[in-house]
Amino acid sequence: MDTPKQVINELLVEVFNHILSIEAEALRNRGVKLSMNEVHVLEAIVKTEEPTMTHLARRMRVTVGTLTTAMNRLVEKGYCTRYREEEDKRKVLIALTEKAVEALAVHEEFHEEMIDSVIKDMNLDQDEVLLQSLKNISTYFKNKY
Amino acid sequence: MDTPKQVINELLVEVFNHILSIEAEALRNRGVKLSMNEVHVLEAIVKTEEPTMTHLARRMRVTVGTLTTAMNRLVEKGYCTRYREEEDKRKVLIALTEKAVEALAVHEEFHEEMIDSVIKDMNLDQDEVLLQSLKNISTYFKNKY
DNA sequence: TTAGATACTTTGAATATCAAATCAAAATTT
DNA sequence: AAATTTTGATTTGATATTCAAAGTATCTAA
Repeated sequence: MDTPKQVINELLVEVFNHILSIEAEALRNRGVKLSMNEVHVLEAIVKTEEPTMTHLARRMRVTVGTLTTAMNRLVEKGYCTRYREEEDKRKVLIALTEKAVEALAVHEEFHEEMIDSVIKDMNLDQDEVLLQSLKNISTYFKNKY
Repeated sequence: MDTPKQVINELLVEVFNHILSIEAEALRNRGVKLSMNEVHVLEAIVKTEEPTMTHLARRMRVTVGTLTTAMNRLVEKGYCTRYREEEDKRKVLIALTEKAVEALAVHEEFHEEMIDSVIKDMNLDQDEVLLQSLKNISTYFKNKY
């Protein structure tokens, strides 16, 4: 007998704790030499309108100092470039290089495959109600925390 | 317009990437001086029948060496005890101390509160179909990866 | 123009992680 | 029974990740 609580707990703890290492392995297998952490930085850059250090750090919930060290490596390895904003020279803006865009594409590809297989195998695309519920859960978490 | 893929991706990427830092903060606020990583080790110990180093490491998807260092600290701080199995003296079995059980209870409490609020606010306990679907998704991921 | 605020980097320390080397015990082969 | 291999764990050396606190440069408001 599974209570609603148990089901959701299972999803949170068992499944999502492992998604990261699954993805990391998938990346390695596809020849991408980036940690999941580094991939997350790249993703945050893509998704942030004005990708300054402060904005990125807030989005990722790490300190700016932490992000600085991560960025040092990414610049070093040729995945990002840094430049000072002209109007306000305190700000540092980050951009992705072509190399980073390619790496993200590989990651995205795996992610899509993974999700596609869930959707297909479970016929989720035929279940409007479920999708709406998942969307609600997602929104709920984002607003609440 | 949200495709099934986008909805699930959102749930995976946006929500679950942040659950860990949300939980870590909740723990700090409640005076538990353990990292999420350490909490996960404690959880793995609870959930593993025969908690040897190898079994725990496999469950957590880290190397045994990594676990050894984590365990050194946990033993040091008084959360775990180690002992050799009598029948096969190569094996090291891990046990939780009372202190660890208490810390896990605090963590569990927050987790329950978080999930309860989702269930309650969204009336999930009245939605048999959704719950079955979530369960299926959970099972699907666990079997596939 | 100067004091405070803001944006970022640096530093120092603790954790986290892995691969490879090592060690001890158990299982297997010769 | 002795030698070898396998198994379970620890140690070592190296790199990553993280934070808080201190330091630097730039901007803003008094």
